[in-house]
Amino acid sequence: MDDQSRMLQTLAGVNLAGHSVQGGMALPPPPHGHEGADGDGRKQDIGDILHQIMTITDQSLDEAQAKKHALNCHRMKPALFSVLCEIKEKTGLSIRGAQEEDPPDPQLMRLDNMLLAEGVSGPEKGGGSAAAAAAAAASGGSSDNSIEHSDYRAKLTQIRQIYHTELEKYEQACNEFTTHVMNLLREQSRTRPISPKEIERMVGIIHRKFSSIQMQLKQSTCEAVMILRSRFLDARRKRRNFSKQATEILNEYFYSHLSNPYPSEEAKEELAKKCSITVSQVSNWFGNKRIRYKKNIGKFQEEANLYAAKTAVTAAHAVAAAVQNNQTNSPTTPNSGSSGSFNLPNSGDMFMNMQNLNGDSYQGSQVGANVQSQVDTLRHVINQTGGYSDGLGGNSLYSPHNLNANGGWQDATTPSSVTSPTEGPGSVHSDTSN
DNA sequence: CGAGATGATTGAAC
DNA sequence: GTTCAATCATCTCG
Repeated sequence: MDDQSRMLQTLAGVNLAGHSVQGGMALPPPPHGHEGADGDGRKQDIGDILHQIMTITDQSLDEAQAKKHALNCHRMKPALFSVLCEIKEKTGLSIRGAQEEDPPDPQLMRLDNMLLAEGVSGPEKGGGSAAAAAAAAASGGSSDNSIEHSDYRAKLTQIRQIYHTELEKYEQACNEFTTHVMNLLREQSRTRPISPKEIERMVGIIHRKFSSIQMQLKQSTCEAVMILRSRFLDARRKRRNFSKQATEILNEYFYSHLSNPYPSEEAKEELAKKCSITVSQVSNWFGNKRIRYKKNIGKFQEEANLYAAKTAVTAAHAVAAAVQNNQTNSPTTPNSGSSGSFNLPNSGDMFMNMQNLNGDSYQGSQVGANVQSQVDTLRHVINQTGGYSDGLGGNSLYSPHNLNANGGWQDATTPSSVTSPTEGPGSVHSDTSN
C-alpha cells in the first residue's frame, strides 16, 4: 500500500504538473489564455479521483463498488490509468529489475541431486535406487541380507511415495494459488494499473515461496533417507560367520596356494559361487587371512598341515584318475578327471610344498607338462601323506616357506599392481583352473 | 560374561 | 583399481 500511495502522491503533487506526464496523459493541451480556470478545474477532477481511490479501502463494500463503478466511468480514467501504468512500470522495473535473475540455490541443487541419487526423485527404477543396488551388490546372495535389502527397498519406496504425494500437493496448491492470484490481479487491473510484467513477477514470488516449502520437504525427505540408510548399513554390519563348508573351501584354496595366495578375479568368482558369498567377501576373507596368517604363522601351522594333507589326498585321487585316463587313452591327455575345480592347481602347490619340505629339486612346472612326472610326484605325495597322519603331533609337515624375509609372499607378484597374479606358462599354481 | 575368532570397514600405499 | 594394516563390531565358545 505504501508504494501505491507514494505513487499517487507523486502523481498528484509533482508529475501531473510536469511535461512528460502531461504528454503521457494524452490530454488535449490547454488552450492558450484559458489555462488558469480549465487547469484548476482538471486538477480538481484529478484530485477528486485520487482522493476517491485513496479512501476506497475505508468504505463499505457497496459504497466501494459504487465508487468503483463511478471511477470506471469517469472520463479521466483511461488517461490516468495509462499514466499510472507507465510510472509503475518504470519504478517497478528499476527497483526489482536487479533481483529478477537469481542463481539456482546450491542447497536446492544438492538436495535434488541427492534425492535423484537415492532414487527418491526422478524416474522409478523398479523400486530400486542406486543405494539399494549398491547394497544389493554388497549383500550378495545371503538370504538374511536380501531380507534386509527388500526391507530397505520397501521403506525407501514408502518415503518416495510420501515425497511424491506431498510434492504433487504442493504443486497443485501452488498452481491453484497462482491462478487465483492471477485472476484477482486481472480483475484488479481494471481499476488499478497492473502490467503483465507485474503479474509475472507476482507469479514468480508465489513460485519462490512454494519452492522454499518444497525445499523443506526435500530436506526432510533427505533426512529420512539418511536415517534409513544408516540403519540399513548398521544392519549390514551385523555379520554372520560363513558356513563351515565355505570356510573349508576358502582355507583349502588358501593353503594350497600358500606360495601365492592371491586368487585371480575368476578364481574369486568361482570361490564366491562355491561358498555362496560375494566376490568382495572372498577378497575380504583372503585379505584377513593373509594378514592373520602372516602375523601368527605358528598358530596356523596345524591348520595348514591339515589342509595340505587334505589337498594332497584330493590331488592324489585326481592324478591317479588322470594317470588311469592317460594309460587307457592318450599319453598327452590333460587331467580332466579332477573332482573339483581347484584340484589341479592345488596339487601343483601341494607338490611344491612337499618338494620343499623334503629338499627335493622337483620342479612344479613339470607337473602340468608331464603326466609321468605327476605319477612320480603322486607316489611321493602319497608317501608323505601317510607320514603326515602318523606324525601329526610331532614334527610339522608343513613349513611356512612361502613368506620371504620382508614378510611378503615369495612367489607373489606385486599384488598392488597386478589384479590377477599372472604366472609363467609352466607354473603349477595357476589361479585360474580350467 | 569375557576372551578369542572372524567378517567388515577404513585409510594409506602403490 | 588392489592390497595391507589397523581397527571395529559382532559372533562363538568355555
